[in-house]
Amino acid sequence: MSTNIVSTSEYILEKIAPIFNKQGYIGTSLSDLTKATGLTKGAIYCNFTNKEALALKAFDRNVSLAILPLFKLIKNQKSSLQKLYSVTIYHRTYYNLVKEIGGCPMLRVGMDTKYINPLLFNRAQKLSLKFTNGLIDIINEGIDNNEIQKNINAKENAKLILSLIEGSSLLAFTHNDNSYMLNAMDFIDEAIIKKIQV
Amino acid sequence: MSTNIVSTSEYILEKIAPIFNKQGYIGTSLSDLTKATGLTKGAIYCNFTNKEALALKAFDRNVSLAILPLFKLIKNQKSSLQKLYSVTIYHRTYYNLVKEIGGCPMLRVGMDTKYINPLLFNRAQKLSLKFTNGLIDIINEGIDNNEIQKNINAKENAKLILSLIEGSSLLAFTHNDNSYMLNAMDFIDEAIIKKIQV
DNA sequence: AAACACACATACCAATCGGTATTTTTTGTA
DNA sequence: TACAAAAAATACCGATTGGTATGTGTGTTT
Repeated sequence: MSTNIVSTSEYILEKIAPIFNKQGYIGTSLSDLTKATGLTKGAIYCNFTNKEALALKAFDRNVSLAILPLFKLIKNQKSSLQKLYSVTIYHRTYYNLVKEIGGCPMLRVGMDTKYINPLLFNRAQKLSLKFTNGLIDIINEGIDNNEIQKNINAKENAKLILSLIEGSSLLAFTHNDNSYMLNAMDFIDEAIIKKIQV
Repeated sequence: MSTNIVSTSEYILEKIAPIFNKQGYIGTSLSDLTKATGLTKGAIYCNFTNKEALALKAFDRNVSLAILPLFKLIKNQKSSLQKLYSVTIYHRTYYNLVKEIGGCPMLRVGMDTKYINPLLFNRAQKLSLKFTNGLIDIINEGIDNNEIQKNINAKENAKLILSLIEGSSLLAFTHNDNSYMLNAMDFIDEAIIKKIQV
């Protein structure tokens, strides 16, 4: 009925990725997973080595849904300013995009695993860094292309944009209210992107 | 040697509050707590009814350390602008303040408990709302006192300030780098407080 | 059609979970 | 110093945890 199941592994991930994202690593038990998939532990451990491997793949899947489309969208933009604006455009629909999986996976794993699972936490760290560095590159390119003012600090502005995205995402899901994100995206447009352009 | 122990309950909370804040509700086990306190389960359950009650009190304690001092600091300020600036001043030392407990308790519980513990999540929600409403009141007072421009939307700006605080706090603890917060506080000063004043 | 390999189910494992009942120790008081 | 009451330690409970070893059925190969 729904998506054509390529493999059992894919089917399992499809069912359990949202659970890991909602309940966290320790908060998700094997019995949660067997219940959600309708499969037994035997089937799950036949396709994945252990719970950690499962959680890592689930994280990848959630990131593929929530964040990778943005990276692709950015690549399709020509100018640096268009790339920056595509970030805020993307995040105006972000709340609805990740609502089904319970919120932003980077935020979830970054908070959830720091003192609990180094491997997962490292993934979140790397993703966060990739995001920041991507923004830094865009701004620096903009400076080179004479789209953005020469005195602008790329790193500072990149950090601010990501802080606003993650902070408003947290509050949106704390209060089930997308306006936090819409609000923040308008502000990024007005107080950051517009201010740093030439 | 350290603080004079008022009661066993206080002693227990002192030891376990940071653990709950680092590892989350489900991620913290009774054995973690007996290990940290040097007490047995009998002693702990003699002072608290169950794990949930313990986690609630631990949250209160963490909030008392991390956030209540700000509310008091704000009350001591006379003008609305001084109150707003005291928010950014406070958060420039926030990273070091909450480092020992592993980060912002509002952020932790807001992320950790939504799909796991309604009582704890409700506490985080209420605190977040109290924070936002406090900021809204300050801005509206500022408008009435002719310190802040009349056309300013208090709610929008309050949400932005909180988003920047929480988002930069997340990133600071994701990368063990306080500059995210310092950066964000400078930005709140320049791009929000300075812009909305008359 | 016999043999095999694979996918999944069943059954089981020690360890740990949160919680409780009971016993022991400590403390305050007469 | 005797005694009662509170506090903490011990010992135990059923349930669940992540994980594994063993069955079992099914489709493929020769």
